[in-house]
Amino acid sequence: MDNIEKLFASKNIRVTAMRLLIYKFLAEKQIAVTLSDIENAFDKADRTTLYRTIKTFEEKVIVHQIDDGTGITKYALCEKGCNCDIETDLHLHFHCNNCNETICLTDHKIPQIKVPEGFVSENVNLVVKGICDKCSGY
Amino acid sequence: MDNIEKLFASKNIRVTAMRLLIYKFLAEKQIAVTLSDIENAFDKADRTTLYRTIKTFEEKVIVHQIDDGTGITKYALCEKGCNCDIETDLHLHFHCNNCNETICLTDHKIPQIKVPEGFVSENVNLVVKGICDKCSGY
DNA sequence: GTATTAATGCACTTCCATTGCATGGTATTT
DNA sequence: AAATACCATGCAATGGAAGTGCATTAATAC
Ligand SMILES: [Mn+2]
Ligand SMILES: [Mn+2]
Ligand SMILES: [Zn+2]
Ligand SMILES: [Zn+2]
Repeated sequence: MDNIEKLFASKNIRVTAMRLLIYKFLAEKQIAVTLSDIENAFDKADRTTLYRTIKTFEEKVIVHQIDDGTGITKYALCEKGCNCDIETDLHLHFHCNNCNETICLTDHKIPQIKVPEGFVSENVNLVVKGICDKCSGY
Repeated sequence: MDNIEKLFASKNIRVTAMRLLIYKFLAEKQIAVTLSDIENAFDKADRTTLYRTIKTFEEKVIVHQIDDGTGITKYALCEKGCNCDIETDLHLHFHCNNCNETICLTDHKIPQIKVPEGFVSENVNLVVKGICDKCSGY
């Protein structure tokens, strides 16, 4: 996993054990995770470190934040070469009402949304809620 | 405002002074409000009462909850005869990055969103962020 | 190896949301 | 109208997530 170290270097952040672990954790999971998910996975680590690690990742566009309406912020790894900060790149998120998991639908981009005259759209958050493929028995 | 009393009766909730006041407050405002907005408007009233009043309103589909991504839950009156619980009736919300106000765009319904096979869409939350008409000087 | 700079750990804080329980008020029954 | 049942309110306390200050420790640069 030398790749991760290169990624960190390209973002000008130091390579630390904790950061590598958290990155791998996020990479393994195919779903968006909360801070307490990470806490539970690394219960020997300090909460603040986990918090600041994820905030650093966010700042450096290694992860993006997801507000799925549960009231708890979730995070997921950004796609390689994504532009999560640019509106046109935004994908939608799916929250399963059954298993409570939230996933990125990275190749489902958000359609152009019409707003009334005088309004300027800068950013769009779109969350679809329902039943995921695993839970629908597909 | 005898109408409000009839509305309450139709929802099987008692008519109380506080409920009437809060309802009127929401009706006057054209924007979504937080609980602390209501607290500030009625500083002699108890927070819990305000909280439970708005929760009752929500349960009875008198108001709907709005998650605009600020992390603080907002509320706005439902349209007369709305079906806020049904997907097809959902409108979008606009959050102004300048004045921080959030409004319902009640006649901007959310377009049909395609989800991958196996996924079942039950509900959609769509928040557009940008500059509102007042702030854009329209 | 030393200096510099950034990451970590611990304690503490703030803010919003939510609940338990006692009390007060409104509607319903007799 | 009095008694009863039911619901609304007020006060106090709690929980959970998010964020900050500061001392210590580890990673990079020289
Ligand atoms: Mn995503
Ligand atoms: Mn609305
Ligand atoms: Zn599911
Ligand atoms: Zn504005």
